[in-house]
Order: sequence, then C-alpha cells, then structure tokens
Amino acid sequence: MKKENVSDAVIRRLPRYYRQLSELKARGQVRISSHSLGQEMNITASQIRQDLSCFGEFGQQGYGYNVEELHTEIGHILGVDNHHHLIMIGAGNLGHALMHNFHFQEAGFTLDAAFDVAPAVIGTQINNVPIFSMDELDGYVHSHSVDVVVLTVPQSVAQSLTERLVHLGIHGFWNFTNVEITCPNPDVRIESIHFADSLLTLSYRIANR
Amino acid sequence: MKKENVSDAVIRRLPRYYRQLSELKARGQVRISSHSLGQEMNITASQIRQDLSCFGEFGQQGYGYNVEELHTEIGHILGVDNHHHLIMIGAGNLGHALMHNFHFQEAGFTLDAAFDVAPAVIGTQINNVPIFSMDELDGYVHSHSVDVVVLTVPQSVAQSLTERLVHLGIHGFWNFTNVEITCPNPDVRIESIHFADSLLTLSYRIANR
DNA sequence: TAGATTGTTAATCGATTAACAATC
DNA sequence: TAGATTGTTAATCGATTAACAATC
Repeated sequence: MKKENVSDAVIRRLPRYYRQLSELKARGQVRISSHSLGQEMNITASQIRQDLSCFGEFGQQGYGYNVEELHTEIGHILGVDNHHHLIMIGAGNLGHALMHNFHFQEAGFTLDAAFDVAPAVIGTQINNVPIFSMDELDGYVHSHSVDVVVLTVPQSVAQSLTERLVHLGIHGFWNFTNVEITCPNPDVRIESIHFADSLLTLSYRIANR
Repeated sequence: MKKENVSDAVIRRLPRYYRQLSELKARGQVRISSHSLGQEMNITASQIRQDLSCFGEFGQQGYGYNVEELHTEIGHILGVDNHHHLIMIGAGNLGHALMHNFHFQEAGFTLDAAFDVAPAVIGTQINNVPIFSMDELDGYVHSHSVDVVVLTVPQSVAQSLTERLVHLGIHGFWNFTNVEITCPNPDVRIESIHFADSLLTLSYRIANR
C-alpha cells in the first residue's frame, strides 16, 4: 500500500467501491473493467484507476480487475479485517435501532457493550449486547480494548463525554449527535452523521429544482 | 438570491453555517465577522464570504454580519420556512427512533404519517404520527401533499419502492438504506444516509493514524 | 499477434485562498 | 475621519479527466 496523501474525497469513495463490488460478486460477475465499473457507479474510469492507484496495482492490462480480489483488497484498505471493537453510549431509540438493525460485523466491528443512565435498561441485553450503567464506563474501558465509541446520546452531553473518553484513551468516535464535537488531539478520529444537515441539504435541493 | 451554479460543497456547508449561527444566537452574540466565524468553524474567512456571495449580500463593511439576520437568511436559502411535508415508509426500529427523537420541525418539515407492513403497528400512533398499512399508501399520496418520503425500509425493497413512489409523483427521498437508489428523472432528489459507508471511513482513518 | 485495458503522466477544470478596492 | 470588514476579482491549489505508452 502506498497511501501517502490520500484525499478525503478518495476515502469517501472507497466504501462505495466496496459496496458495488459486493454486489457484482453477489451477481456472480468475475471480472470488470474500470470503464464498466464507472458506468455502473456513474463516475469516470479515469477516476477509478486514479483512486485505486493510491493503494497499489490491482488490475491487469487487457483484462481489468478480478471482482473478488479487488473487493478483498479494498476491504483490507478499509480495515474490515482489523476486528475493531466498539461500545455504545446511549441506549435510547437510536441506540436500539443500531443494535437491532446495523450489521457491525460486515464493517469489521464488534459491538461489545452499551452504557446508559436509565435504570430500566441497565442490566438488560439488547440483541445480545449487555447494557451497563454509566458508572461502570471507566472500569470497562480500562479493562477492555475499545477502538471506537458510538455516541447516541443527547447533544447536550456529547462534547463533555467525548473529552472524558479521550482522557480514558479512546481515539475513535462515531457521532450521531447533531453537534460538531471537537478534540485538540489530531490522533482522535471523529466521524459524524448529522441527520439534520442531511435533511436540510435535501430541503435546499427541493426548493431549487 | 443569485444561486446560478452553487456547487455541492457549498450546499453541504450551508447547514453547518446555520447550526453555528443558531449557537451564536443562543449565546446571545449579536454580530460576527467572517474572520471570527471562520475561526469557530475551522474554515477560512474567504470561503465564508465566497459561499455567502452565491446567494446575496448579507454583511456590512466594517461591521460584519448580524447573527440573527444571517441565521434567518440561511434558513430561507435552505427552505426551512417552506413547510414541507413528509411521510415515512418503514416504522421499524430506525423509523421509531426518528419519530421519537428527530426534530423534523426544526428543519421545516412535518411528518404526517408512516406506513408499514406489520399488522402489530398498523392503526397505532408513534409520537402522534399515525401508522397506516402499505395498502393505503397510494390513496394517501393521491389525497395529500407529500414532498419527501423517508425510506426506513429493508434495502431489498428500497429500489422498487422508490420507483413506485416516483410513479405516484414523489420527487424527494431521504434514504436510510445502505443501497444507492437511482432514478432516471433528474427532478427527483435523493439524499442518502449511508451508515455503513460512514463507519468504514472511520475504520480507514483508525487504521491509518 | 491484435485488442483491450491498465497505471501514470499531462491537461483541464473547479474549488479554495489571497488580495484589494469599496464603504460602512 | 480612521479602522474594520465586506463582496469580488485574481491567484493558487487540488481534484478530476484525458491521453497514452506499457503490457497482458
């Protein structure tokens, strides 16, 4: 892998490639050229080749790419075989939804535990994920390997909680609150899903058809 | 409003401006310069002025921008006062979570109804939103104004459902399934939230620290 | 071998940043 | 008025696309 200066735009396209290749694999397609892949994904063949060239040489002149091989390679690049572990903070409606429906395993993650303040859920399990009290958080983090914390908490506590967790040594956050959480440490990676921002862009585009 | 050729990058920054201005307003700040706003948001003053200039002239030399006024203006641009109506298809865990926690009103939307196939929920209400049977969908759409459909369904049905809805005259989709839904009609606006893509980019960045 | 398609270098396009005259 | 800050034009930077020699 080369990956000296991979732009954010390239990184954000990788999961799309990965997804498309999964589908091609499921359809039983064995090989594909950058041209055909581009047509299916509505991007140029040049861009695909340029993107992939950041990470190595996966194709073969005159043949194209082996679907299964390229799928595996992009999986490697994305780290789906790194067996990351995550915990969830906030086992409310959204937390429930993720625990029930989201396939963490397919992205190479294992959700080991969730934490909440509500006595009603503490001590129970949701889809085999045990729910602990927030009081047990520090102890848990100290005795387990935690790569990412999923933040499904009210936005009012998001920033302070993040700081607390960074102190505990966490440096990966998957943020579902509608606030920008920040951290001075550049090693800490924060990926946010801002529902409201997404709906507002849709609102804009509907208004400007 | 000018908005001849507003790039996607600009559109995606608008909700962030809107959010930041909300916060400044809540903090009681009356005016702000592009420079200070840029510092708070970690972008350049130039970019802010350039972005805003796509839509009009909202500032004043020597003074900057009035926080409340700019907030309102960006709200207009985003269409938060257009009173859009949406319906949700799929009242499972994720649908529940959105109905309970997401503030549609703050984005200028009203969630009028949800549809599902499960007899257990049909006829009930979730947070004042009535749940109807999928059989009632066509009739509902014909007799009500629906600007956006929220897709919180299994991915297997997403594409065919979208096509059915486009035929019914819907041209706004907020897609939560992890598939790329497509529509040949360029007037149809589709905004997707791909949870898996988001987590995979986080995985990549953790692996490449 | 001839055709197809890669990886990469060069050209283009677009987006971000800097500079500055206008002006509150 | 003097200082501050805008909106906009020009310069820079980076990302996308095109071209093509290399080669399967």
